[in-house]
Amino acid sequence: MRVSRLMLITLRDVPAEADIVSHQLLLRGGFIKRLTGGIYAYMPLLWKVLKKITLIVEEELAKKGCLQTLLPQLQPSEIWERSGRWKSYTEGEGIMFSLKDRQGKELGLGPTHEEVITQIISQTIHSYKQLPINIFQIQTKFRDEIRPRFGLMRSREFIMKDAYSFHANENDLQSTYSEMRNAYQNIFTKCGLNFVCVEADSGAIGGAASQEFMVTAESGEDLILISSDGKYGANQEKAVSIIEEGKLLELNKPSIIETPNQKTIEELCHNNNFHPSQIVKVLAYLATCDDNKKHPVLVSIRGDQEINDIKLSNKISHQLKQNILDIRIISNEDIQKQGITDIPFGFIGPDLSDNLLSKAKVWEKKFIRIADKSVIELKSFICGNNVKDEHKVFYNWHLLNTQQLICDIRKAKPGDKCIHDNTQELQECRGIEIGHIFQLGTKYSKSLNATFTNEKGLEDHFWMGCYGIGISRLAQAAVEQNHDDLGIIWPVSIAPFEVIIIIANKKNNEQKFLAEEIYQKLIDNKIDALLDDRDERAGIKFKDADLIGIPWRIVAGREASSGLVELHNRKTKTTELLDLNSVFKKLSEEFNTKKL
RNA sequence: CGGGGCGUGGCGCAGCUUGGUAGCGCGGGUGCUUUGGGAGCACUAGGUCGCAGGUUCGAAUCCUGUCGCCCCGACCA
Repeated sequence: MRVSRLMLITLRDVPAEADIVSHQLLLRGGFIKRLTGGIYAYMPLLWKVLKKITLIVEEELAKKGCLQTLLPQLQPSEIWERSGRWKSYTEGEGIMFSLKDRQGKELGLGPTHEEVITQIISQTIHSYKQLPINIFQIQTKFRDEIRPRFGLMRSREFIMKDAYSFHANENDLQSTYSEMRNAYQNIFTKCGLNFVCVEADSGAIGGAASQEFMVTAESGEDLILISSDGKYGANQEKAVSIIEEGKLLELNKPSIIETPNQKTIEELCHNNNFHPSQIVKVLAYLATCDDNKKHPVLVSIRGDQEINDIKLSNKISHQLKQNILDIRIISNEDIQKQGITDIPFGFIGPDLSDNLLSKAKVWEKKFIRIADKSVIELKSFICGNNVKDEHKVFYNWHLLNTQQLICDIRKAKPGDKCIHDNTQELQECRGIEIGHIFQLGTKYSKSLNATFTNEKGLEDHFWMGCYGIGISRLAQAAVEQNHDDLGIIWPVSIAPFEVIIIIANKKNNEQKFLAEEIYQKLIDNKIDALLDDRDERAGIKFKDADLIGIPWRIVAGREASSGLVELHNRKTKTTELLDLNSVFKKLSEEFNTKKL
């Protein structure tokens, strides 16, 4: 390709719409153009990048025996109603664009394809002998994001690779799951990215095991915790750790003390010489379910620890067998609206009476009581006395006499010891989620009643997995991770072009002929080369080449008359003055091609 | 949706407080000079000042409404 025909329009100024560097560089380099909020055109340069990523993905998935397909984007509401997701995906905070056709029939614009693929497979596959199936597609997905941002990072229309696997049993699912994890590692490595694979919360999609692939970058939206030896990594939403030792409270005669206006852990400790780890902190939450019921929840955790709302929400959801739409701390305003007046915030104990809820207008009238593991082990502790300005001291669980759901709802923090090895500490970093793999289990096959005949001749539900890669997001994540002051530094494997040849001065025929010769030879040998043949000053060409991030640059310039050109590496910024044979030799080594 | 900010040639911005009919830099075009890190000079084209009402002799500027965009939060590949 010649730059004169490339439609290369670069911007000198940073467009005001972008504030992270990858977004700015993609706009400045003419890779993307915004049509409206969260909707971008992929310009020719970026399309080449996306195709290269796509090819790597297709190649690696083919190695694992995956089939490629293309599924409809317009999906009938019926299948979403059957899986129970239509309402939650289209109403309120829903992310699915939906519409009605002229017959009044409701359709959704696919944000994901579990329903479609499950229906198709269940209509097609009837016997365990035809399993497993692992099928994927690469195409545009639509999500009505509440707040699109950061260019391609969170857009409303984006390119995604989504794969779905179907199995006769859980073991087979697990083995495909780990094959896919391996494929993902190969894909992201080939794309030249620094990434980590971390344990993840499976969120709205549901299911058992789930892992995310994160490109590490300061601007990442996710907080991840990684052990120093690299053996453990998790999204903070999911992370577990060994709790630091607390300061034991001696066993003593239980009593009640006056704690006037000491509502916070800090005030309580300061005034009475306690340590936060000796206190059982109790927080009141309100959980709103799919069926619109609102459950008050009392959560107990050690005073020096924090609650992980995701873990909490999952636990409540599991307990009630309901999706939790929202969970938040109960405010004074909330209880007033319910007509409840006597919850002594700041002095609540785990044994706060359900009677307080008797006047509630719409809330359920019984607390769900959840206690983190951190407080259950305490033999003697301090907690609120459920009366304003009073706390219990030297109490224990036996004395409180309450039933608690015991589980891990504690937020893991950087510096915590790791569960796999207590000499390792968790470290914090930020990441951009570019891939996510799930073991869905039988969630969708059951709700959509997708079955096959098993070895015993009985109807059985498929075991399913699903595996996503954000293709367009990956491209931008690569920029976020690979750039400098001058512009993008594409990893060679996904660069829009591998080599750019610059004619320093187009009016100089020696330079021009030499550059043309090199260009011809490179493209003849299947090296993706770009020739900057514009009638521009050399400086402009250098700036543009740096900005759009082509990994190798050849300049036919001053030394052209001696048959010498410069070979420059964008990443290392090293430049060598070489004759043509040496250039071809070096590049053929770099690109692993024998032909040159 | 809640909180904050912004809409003025393709891009970045000034003008608005104190109304008088739009300006700067970059970019585009033409010519000459220049030619290894976003050149210089000259000429030139290009704007419903987001949109709709209102106030006024007169509105980019004041008022009301509305639409859009960006940032912080809930959502996620």
